Amino acid sequence: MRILLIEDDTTLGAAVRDQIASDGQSVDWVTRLDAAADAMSATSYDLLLLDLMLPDGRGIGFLKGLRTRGDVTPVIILTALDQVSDRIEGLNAGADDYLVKPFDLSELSARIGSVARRYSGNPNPILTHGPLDIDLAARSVHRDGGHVPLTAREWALFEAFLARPGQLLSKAQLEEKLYAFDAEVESNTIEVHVSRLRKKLGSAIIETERGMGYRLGKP
Amino acid sequence: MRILLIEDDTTLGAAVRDQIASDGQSVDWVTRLDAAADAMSATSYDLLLLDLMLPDGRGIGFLKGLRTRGDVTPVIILTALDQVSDRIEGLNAGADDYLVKPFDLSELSARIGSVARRYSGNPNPILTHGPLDIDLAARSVHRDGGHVPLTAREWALFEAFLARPGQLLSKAQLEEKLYAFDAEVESNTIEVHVSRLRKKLGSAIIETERGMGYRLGKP
DNA sequence: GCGAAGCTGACGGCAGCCTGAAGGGGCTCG
DNA sequence: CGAGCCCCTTCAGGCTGCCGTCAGCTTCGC
Repeated sequence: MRILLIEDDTTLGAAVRDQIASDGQSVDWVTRLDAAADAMSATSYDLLLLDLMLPDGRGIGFLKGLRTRGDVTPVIILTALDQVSDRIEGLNAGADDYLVKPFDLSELSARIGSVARRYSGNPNPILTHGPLDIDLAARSVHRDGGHVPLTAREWALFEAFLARPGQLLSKAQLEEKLYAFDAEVESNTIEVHVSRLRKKLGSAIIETERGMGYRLGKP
Repeated sequence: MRILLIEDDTTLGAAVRDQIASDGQSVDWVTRLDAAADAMSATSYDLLLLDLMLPDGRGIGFLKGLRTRGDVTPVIILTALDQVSDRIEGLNAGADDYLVKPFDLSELSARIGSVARRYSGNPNPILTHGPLDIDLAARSVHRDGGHVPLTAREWALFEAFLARPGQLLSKAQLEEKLYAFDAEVESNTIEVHVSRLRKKLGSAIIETERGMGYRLGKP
């Protein structure tokens, strides 16, 4: 999950960033609204953490602008204790939740988890290669709409080819990739796995360079 | 919108009741948990305002009981306890929001409006997955109309799969989700919990990819 | 046409997975 | 404060199916 933190207090910002990172999420941190707008046009975020008092304007206006433009990205507001009216305004402007400073970092995690659960589900990037649709994060391959199950070795081999599309890979290189130094194979293992991959994914997927090695075929 | 106020402080209770009524909502007010249970069996409410310290028990247990039984009615907690741990416990028990006494009555109105909007936009955010109906906010699962109780670990595991449907998750990834880095498990805990989830939810719910991990099966 | 290199079906061993059972720790209730 | 209960972890035995190996066949280069 990608999170954008918009907070000008460097101490708090660093603490929040570290907490989120330790939860395994990806964080970008900006200190100004114009930087936030730039970041959002460059990247799609799953959640915004928005401070209301920033050097170049009030966060409320920023949030209202987002909602007016139809942006539905979840927003959690971070505000100081005495700004009761801001909190009300924030909720009415379209915030999903808010946290009152000073807040406990574990509570932040709980709120992020809650929002994330509510909005779970944005798809992973899909590679296409000829008739194949490949989702690297999900480790899944689809061919003509059907799911093609790959075993661990098969996936490792396929991944090696995908990492260097079109490049020639010798059997020795592939063995290193699959067996990480220590193990010695004394047989035609690579040939066998290439054969199994071709059967599952299509015979054109991997080309043989006789005496040299293999390479990923053109789509 | 029908609101049930559960609050034993008569001064505060009356103030809250009047505020809500002046917002045009319908309120019932009880001062004990057993009275709340009676009222809820007689009437269907759209929102509960729940004090945590009551003459006949702690509101947290009451809330947990509700969620365990599959009740998804939105709950806002009202309490004098401003301990962070209590607030986290409340949110984890299934509360939708939190107000720490003393609070501003206009803020109460804003929160009620927020919860109402959240639930009117999508009245009951229920995921369906094959024969399963899943309410993420209430942490409840129904199968063939019956409630399936999940333990904490089971839910955490299930949630990890739901967050990335169809994606392969390694045991290491799942352990990180369940144990947040600090604790180390030296055994087949994940396997055991997967086994229990399958027994409760159906064996097809989670697929094994030997040597790689698990993924949520197709509905 | 010949040798070398690659392909692929078959198969046994074993790593990896499943699951029932037991023990311990935390929580609730009397 | 003890009893009872539930949940989590650990362990062990059994099972599944992936992987490495081999053999026989095909393809390629010369």
